[in-house]
Amino acid sequence: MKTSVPVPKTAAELRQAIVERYDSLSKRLQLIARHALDHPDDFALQTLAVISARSGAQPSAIVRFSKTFGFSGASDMQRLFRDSLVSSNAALGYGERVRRFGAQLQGSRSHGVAALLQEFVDGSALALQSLAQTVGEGDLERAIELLKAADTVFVAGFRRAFPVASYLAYSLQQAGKRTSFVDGVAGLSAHQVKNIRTTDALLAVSYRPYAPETVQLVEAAAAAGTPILAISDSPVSPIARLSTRLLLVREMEVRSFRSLAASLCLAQALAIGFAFIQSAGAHGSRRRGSLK
Amino acid sequence: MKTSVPVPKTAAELRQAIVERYDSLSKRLQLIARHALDHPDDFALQTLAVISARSGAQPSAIVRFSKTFGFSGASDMQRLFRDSLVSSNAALGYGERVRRFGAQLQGSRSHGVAALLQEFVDGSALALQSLAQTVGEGDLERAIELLKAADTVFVAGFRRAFPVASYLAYSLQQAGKRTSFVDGVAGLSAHQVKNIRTTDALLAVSYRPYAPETVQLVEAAAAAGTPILAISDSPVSPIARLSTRLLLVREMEVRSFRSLAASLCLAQALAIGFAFIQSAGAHGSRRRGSLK
DNA sequence: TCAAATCTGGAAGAAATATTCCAGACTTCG
DNA sequence: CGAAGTCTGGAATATTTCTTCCAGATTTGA
Repeated sequence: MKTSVPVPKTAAELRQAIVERYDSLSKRLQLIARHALDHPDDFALQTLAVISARSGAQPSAIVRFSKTFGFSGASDMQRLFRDSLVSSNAALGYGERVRRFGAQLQGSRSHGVAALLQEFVDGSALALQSLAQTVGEGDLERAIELLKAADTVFVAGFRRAFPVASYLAYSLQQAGKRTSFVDGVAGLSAHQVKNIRTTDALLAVSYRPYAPETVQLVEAAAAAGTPILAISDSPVSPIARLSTRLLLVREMEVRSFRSLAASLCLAQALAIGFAFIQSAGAHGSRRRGSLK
Repeated sequence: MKTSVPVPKTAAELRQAIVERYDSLSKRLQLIARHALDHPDDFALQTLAVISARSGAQPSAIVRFSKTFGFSGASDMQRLFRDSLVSSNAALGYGERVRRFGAQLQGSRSHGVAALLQEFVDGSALALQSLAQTVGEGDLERAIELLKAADTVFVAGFRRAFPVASYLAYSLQQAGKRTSFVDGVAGLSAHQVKNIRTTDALLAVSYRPYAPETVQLVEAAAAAGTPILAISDSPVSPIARLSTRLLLVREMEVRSFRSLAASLCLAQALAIGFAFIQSAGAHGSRRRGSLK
């Protein structure tokens, strides 16, 4: 090919390259360039035939266009557009990088432990971004309402979900809610919710692979007609399906380990949101620092 | 096909249909359903072969899945996912979210609870960023060495630090480390470390205002000559000054509440870094999923 | 326990999509 | 005006990707 310029590595780079070289392009190629800039979505996920029809250029012209910018073919260029579509949806463009982490599973500690930390930071940041999108406007509010209506909130979560559950139990307690933490000490988790009533609520946290204890608790509560607020990773998880309200957290996988940052973040928002609403309803001012 | 239910016309409809019919699906089809719900991006724009690899089902199974929901084939279903990808992206807009970040920095709670979540997301993300800078290259490695050298690791942390401590205890245990979680049940925390030896190690997590139990434990361990790994928020905190190794976490304050995301993230990096090094030293291959 | 029904994975075939090629049209410049 | 160089569109080809099919495995029910 005529060009020896570096192949764009990101959608942003490609955009810039298109703008810069726009003038030097031939008529048809300019047409395509315009379309690429104006309708990146088309470019990202339509077939060549469709793009061709919409832009008024031939498929072959699109391939030529791609090659002009150093790609091996049109498919190659489309990948870039697609990546940007996903990553802009999820976060800052880290998307692809994080995904590759999974791909290079076996790369292991060649880059040292510090790199591992960085990976977790990236993964967690990504999960946080998606959290804001996943949890809709009213979801959190309704979840808080459920807690507010309960006489006593039973909080359960084991294994990986235990930290989240323990934080929630602690925070809600601090916020002045009658809270019972089902910590499963001495294997008594079943006993601890034995006397749960329909006026109470169960706050269950569980991620795949779902701890059987939690599932059982949820099933028992559901059977008893107790409202259930679930924090889980899939709408079809055993506990989500039985829940009254569901807060969905999609954690990122880093080297096949899921992060927890987003879950904790959500838990905080839940607990502190509860505290605010609670106190706002009771009296205008309240102690802010109580949960510190 | 067996189904005469109306074909989903939007991604939302499809999601709902998947959730509703999840139970009646076969095992493989449930696997795919789960993947569709959890990784819609993959489904939207990856090729069947890729989705197949990531979800663990065969391409043909994906086609079957699609037909179960009334589509003529997998491509037909993918179109729906793609459409939603575009529209959700367009609805948000690139700069829109970024603009909101700044706008609501100081925004009071007039924007409701959803804004609160966003604040926590932002705060946590910031904390994560600074984490990568605060924790230096060798810090994590040396911390891991300390754990590795210990016969038994005692993990302690109360109040706000409890979730972090419990996660660490759980993960290290999973990684094959002899771990004792000082959970303070029945106020016995002092007893639980009574027999700690110099060949053990104490992993203490504490943030201001430092829980007296933790401080006491650290003081006792220090007096006994036991190596101490501290996770704390200041180099001059009571537990940091007595520690052998220190991992510093600066959490962001959101509305006078400190986030926990960075701490959890660090804890994960520590635990999983330990797992990697441990297993790398012991034997070449190991079970990766043990901590999932 | 066995038989019927259903589900699964792989391979062969079908369809779609992308790429190459080239004759003819267009532009540029002497 | 004419030749050299470049660009274009469409058809032929190559490749990727999807779908169908079916024998064997698994599950279900009696």
